[in-house]
Amino acid sequence: MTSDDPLLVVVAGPTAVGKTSFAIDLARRLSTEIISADSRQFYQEMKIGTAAPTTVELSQVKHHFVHQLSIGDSYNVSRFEEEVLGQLEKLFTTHRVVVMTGGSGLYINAVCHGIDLLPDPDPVIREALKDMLATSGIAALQQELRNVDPLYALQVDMANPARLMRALEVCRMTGVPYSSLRSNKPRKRPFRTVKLGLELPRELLYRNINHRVDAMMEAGLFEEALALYPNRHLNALNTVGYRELFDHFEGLVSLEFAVTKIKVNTRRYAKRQLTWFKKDREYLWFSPEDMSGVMALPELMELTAK
RNA sequence: GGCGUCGUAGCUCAGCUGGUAGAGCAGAGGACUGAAAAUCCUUGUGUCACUGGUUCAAUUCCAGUCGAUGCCA
Repeated sequence: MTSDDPLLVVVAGPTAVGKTSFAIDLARRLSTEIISADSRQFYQEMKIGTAAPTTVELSQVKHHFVHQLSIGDSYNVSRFEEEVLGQLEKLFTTHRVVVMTGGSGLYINAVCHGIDLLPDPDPVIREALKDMLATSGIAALQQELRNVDPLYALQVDMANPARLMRALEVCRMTGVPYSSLRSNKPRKRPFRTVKLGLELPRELLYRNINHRVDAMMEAGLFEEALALYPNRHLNALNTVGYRELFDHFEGLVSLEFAVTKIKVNTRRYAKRQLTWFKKDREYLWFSPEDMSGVMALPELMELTAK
């Protein structure tokens, strides 16, 4: 990698830390565009509850991968990786730097380092495994995994049905152990990467989250969720901010309780994001206020100097 | 003012007839390869309101003080 190679600046961090406005500010300073790496802002029907960039924000900087899907579309990390790499190739013909921002750590990793080539889920097999879990319990999944992929059985969290089902699904589809297809080797990318993590004191972050949820309700989250309620079983809608309201529509909980629950679950989501990003030692951490600190990074100084 | 009830973890509360305390929620930490805003794992010491008394021993019994609350006036 040389400084002639184009640069991807990743702006990550927990939800409600201020990634959107920071990334827009940064992209404008660098005269470039934004790739969104947010697995829920992909869906055009989910605007308020995902805190997607507003129309004003979208008009300030060209965004990619925002609202490009409909909730019924099936999508996954692998497709995201492929499509973003394609988009970056185009953008790098006219830009020396591109900003990617979002809170979906797995998706960011897929773009930066790649993921192994594994089969997409087969709906029939996945259904069969769900049935198996429902009727025979997790022990049955664990047993099958020990038989077909003893190596992975030792590595995986055996208490996590989602992990077990995915592994078994791949084993059944390919006929070989899931673990034999996992290399976890980083791919070479034709660009350099700088990873920025935005961070706020926990207390402040949680205050932001609570306020933002209230703001979402004022902005019409209730109505947005109600309109999507008939589609509540879609994966896209298995999302904080929507499923709590669905519980309310079902008559299970009061509206007040649902809103409180959204706040709690959003805080937990933020915590999980922090755990994910903190583990990756490549991240450089900044306050969302500290744009000058970010602009002083050598990789960015060099871009703006010319 | 009188009578009663209550005062235990950030919150809601359990603690039978005395042996220094435990649940849910919140919170904290972690995992993570096509569901990832998903999915899963781990994690509960606090002057038991305060001050005295009884007792080998008091969160638990007794008295008083303070606070909360209900009914009566």
